[in-house]
Amino acid sequence: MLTERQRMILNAIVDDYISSAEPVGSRSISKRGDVGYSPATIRNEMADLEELGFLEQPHTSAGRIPSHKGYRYYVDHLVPWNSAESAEVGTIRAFFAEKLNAMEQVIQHAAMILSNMTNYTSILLGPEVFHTSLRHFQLLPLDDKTAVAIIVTSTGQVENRTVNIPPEISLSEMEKVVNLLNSKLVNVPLYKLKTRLYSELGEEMQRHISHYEELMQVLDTALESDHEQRIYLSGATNMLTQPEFKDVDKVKNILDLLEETPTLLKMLAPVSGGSGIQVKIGTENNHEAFANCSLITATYSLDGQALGSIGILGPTRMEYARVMGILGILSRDLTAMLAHWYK
Amino acid sequence: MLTERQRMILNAIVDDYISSAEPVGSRSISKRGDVGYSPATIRNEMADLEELGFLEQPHTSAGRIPSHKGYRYYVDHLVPWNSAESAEVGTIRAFFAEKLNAMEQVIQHAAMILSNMTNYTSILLGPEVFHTSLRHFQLLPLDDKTAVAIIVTSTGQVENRTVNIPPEISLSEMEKVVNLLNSKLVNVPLYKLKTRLYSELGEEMQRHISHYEELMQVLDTALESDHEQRIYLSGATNMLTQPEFKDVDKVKNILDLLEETPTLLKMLAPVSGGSGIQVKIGTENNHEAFANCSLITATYSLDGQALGSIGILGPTRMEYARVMGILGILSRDLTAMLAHWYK
DNA sequence: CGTTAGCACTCGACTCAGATGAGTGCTAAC
DNA sequence: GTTAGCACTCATCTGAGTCGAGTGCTAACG
Repeated sequence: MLTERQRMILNAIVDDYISSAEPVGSRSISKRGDVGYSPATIRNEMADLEELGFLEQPHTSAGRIPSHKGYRYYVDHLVPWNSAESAEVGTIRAFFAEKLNAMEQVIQHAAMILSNMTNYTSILLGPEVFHTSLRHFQLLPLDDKTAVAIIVTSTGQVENRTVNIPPEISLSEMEKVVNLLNSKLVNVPLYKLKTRLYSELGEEMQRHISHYEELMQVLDTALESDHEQRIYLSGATNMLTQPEFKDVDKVKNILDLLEETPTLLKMLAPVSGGSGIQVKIGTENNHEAFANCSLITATYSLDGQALGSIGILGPTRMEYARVMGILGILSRDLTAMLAHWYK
Repeated sequence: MLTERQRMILNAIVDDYISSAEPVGSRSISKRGDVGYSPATIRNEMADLEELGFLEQPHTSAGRIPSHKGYRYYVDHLVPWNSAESAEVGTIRAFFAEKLNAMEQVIQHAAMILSNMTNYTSILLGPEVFHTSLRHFQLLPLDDKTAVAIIVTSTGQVENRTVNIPPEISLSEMEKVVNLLNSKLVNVPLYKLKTRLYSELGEEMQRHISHYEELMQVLDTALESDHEQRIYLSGATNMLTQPEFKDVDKVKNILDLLEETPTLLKMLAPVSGGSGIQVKIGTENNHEAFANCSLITATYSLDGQALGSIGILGPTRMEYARVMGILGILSRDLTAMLAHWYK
């Protein structure tokens, strides 16, 4: 356990380092108004903190910088809560005041606002359609071979995909099936669609419909979960403005990773147990490229079900307090908006 | 006009510089097997070429590098045609052999292949729905206030947007109008939809339908051209591997511009008069950030109508021949595929 | 006993001079 | 017209020297 003074010093060092990006020395800490000790005393404490693993020294004659463990302690115990500036709250409120009526627009816009406001990179995970349910299904023939399957979800999102129609299936038959589907499967969660298709409609369809096999295959691909979650990135180049990434090679790996959607999906996957805001520091991200980055994420939800997440990626030397504050507000407001929208 | 020998030397310098990224000296040109002159002779010619504006010298004691004018001449007169490697042709053919059945997938995939193959950044402009026509229109009510308008185009693309329905319009009325729309406006080009809506249906609707004004407004927003062209980027980080962009500040401007969709849209806007492959060198791009970049574009089309374009962005020191070859093949094949698809 | 002043020491960052060498322009000879 | 030779330029590299921020340790102080 750290003493009160050690906590105070650690806090001061992290704060200083976050704003200056330079190793901080005992003297500069001592000179702060709120610290009543001489450099020598600070030095002793710093040596102890280093031994405990909270600080590191780039080289002997430099100041100290926080280690991952130091950041972790800072985030867990020292972050000043409730620190979103009123100006920022205003921007977010203004954002929600605009009436945007497509989910995708909202998310995209939010990503931009976040990256502009924080000067870090924002990574948003679009709403997971997985847990939404079917509102309407439709099959529009394009020509004699293909058709467009359209799925409208309960949240108003529209998914579509092209399917091939075997020649032996007639149009009228197709229509019958679609009607049946709409009458029986509306309000069924998307992820249960396929099983319900077989369990509830299988028998009835087999009776009324010829070419059962071929038809089922068509529906199978039509209902295939194309419902991937989408990643919305904004401000990726903000990474380049960080002094720790002035070396092109380092930043290359990071930006490359940002183009790899599957990896990002995994990283942002909403943790249902999470109490709200999650912070992954450096190696906690389990990815070499992000070893010097921190990822702060929050989720937004509908009916208590986490739908997607919003994240900010920055250097480990990140303004944790500010970003956590902003993310907290945005995720809460986003959730509120969704609740109101689909009341 | 350049002499044959000057053209040969210019060609050699551009080739050398493209592959080495270092200023090329008279000695190294002279040593090439196919050049039968001593360094001194080459030097004289180089001095002439510099005076003519085709070459520049970073400083007195360095070799020469091609100027923008030099690249322009190279592209216009010296590029060895037909230079796509068979291996590359193979990759492209393999790509078209896979059956992808959604336009978006094709474009996205093509972008990735292009950037991987060239190690530059690929920028693809999705098909312009502007010139396609209406295949089907539908309005699906979500709740008592809103509905989703779905437009399926002749190329099988599905556009959707949420609209607000005024309370005074009844469901049955809405349905009538949608049916009318489908019977009268199918096969009308999207960009004519709105005018045709008024000219052909206005009268009839005014007769049959109450709340004409409100209804027209709904249809107006529903048919609003949300049909923006989409930009598909891939390999943006390849820029970072180019030695001329090892400085973070320079590359920052470029990457920032790549996030600005409207500017990219303008740059890639298909030039209908273009004979095929367009090359914009350096300042020809009319954008400061791209002053040291070249953008090579080609278009793909349907029924002779340019639908979208594919572009490769790299440093001015770019493998013009190879990239032009690849783009040529890809655009041709893409056009052929579209023709076959919507025959 | 905790705190502080003093001091020797470390080590990266900066500066400056000299050496290196790739490449040029010019002149004169072939 | 072409080429050999040579003086000249100038970016880059190298190593020595200096600077200064910061440390650890020891001894003195309240």
